[in-house]
Amino acid sequence: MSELTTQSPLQQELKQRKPFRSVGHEATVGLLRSADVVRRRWTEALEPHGITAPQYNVLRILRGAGREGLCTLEVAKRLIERAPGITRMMDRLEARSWVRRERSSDDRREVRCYVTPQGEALLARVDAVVEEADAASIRGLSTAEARELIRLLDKVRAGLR
Amino acid sequence: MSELTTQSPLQQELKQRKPFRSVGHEATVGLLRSADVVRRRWTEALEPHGITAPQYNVLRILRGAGREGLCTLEVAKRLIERAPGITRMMDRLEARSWVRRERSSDDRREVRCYVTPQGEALLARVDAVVEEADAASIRGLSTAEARELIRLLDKVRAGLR
DNA sequence: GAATCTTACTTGACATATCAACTATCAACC
DNA sequence: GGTTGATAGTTGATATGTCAAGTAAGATTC
Repeated sequence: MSELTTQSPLQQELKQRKPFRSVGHEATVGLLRSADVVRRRWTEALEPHGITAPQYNVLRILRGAGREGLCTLEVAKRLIERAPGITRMMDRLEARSWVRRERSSDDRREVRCYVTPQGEALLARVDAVVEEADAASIRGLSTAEARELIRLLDKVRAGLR
Repeated sequence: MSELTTQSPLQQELKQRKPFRSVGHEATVGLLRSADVVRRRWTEALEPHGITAPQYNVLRILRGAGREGLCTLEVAKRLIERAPGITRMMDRLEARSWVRRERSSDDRREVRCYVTPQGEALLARVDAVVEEADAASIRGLSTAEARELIRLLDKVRAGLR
């Protein structure tokens, strides 16, 4: 069987008869599908704890910010998210008592957000399952390959900025 | 500056003070962020044509299926999507006359879906802009690096099956 | 110091994804 | 040939993400 007629693994997954039209296209589709699979892992790991993956990300960002908290849009930026979504997500996190918000006194346009002790307790409970999900995500790769993947992904983002 | 104290590019993007807790975690976060950036490219490219990225994916899958069409759940599988979402997406695609559906006569549980000529005309118009977006997504990489990325992403998915 | 610009949200509308529960149909069994 | 189980799809509720448009407050300009 010549290499020219061998289907790529991704082509088989998609049951495509035709080869990918370009390397860029195959890389893009592979990236989107791999991210979906990894996201799903996270979702499954978090689901029993009653928190979604984006919510977990927000809490972790706020924990990282510590005592000073962060204003809403700063959280959105670190999530690659637009502003409208973050406001409503904070509403839900606040309703669940994982986050506390208050209008900043320095600049009254800003709303500063903080993790509550309950939020921190939740994070402490779920950190381990997320770490397991992360380990599972790269279990097909050697450590060297995982580092190479990280490097290539960095280059993709650098090229798009 | 010693290598031990250098922040990774991703750490800088996220303005994280602490290093990633594991290679798996950095790879996972990098994957999710890169996919977001790439998805955004696609969205921007398609937006002027009045079609969303998931809708474009459905149309391409149906075009690939040709004259025989595909039943609804088969499309969902190739999208990594759950069934409930696909029904409503098909509703919208049909409302826009890009897709035609009919109850299968072989198995009356199935609904077969086909691209319409209008759908094909739309695809013909947008294929080029998607190809540009794909090329942009990997412009930070050499061809060899892009192929390596494809290989590593395949291994990630293989490890999670 | 009033008008204008910019920033930081906030709200409304819609597309997409998820799960759970329901309907319709086919297939297998006795 | 009627029950039983599996499959295909739909519907409803909720979470998230998108854009567009609005509000409120700080910054700049004249």
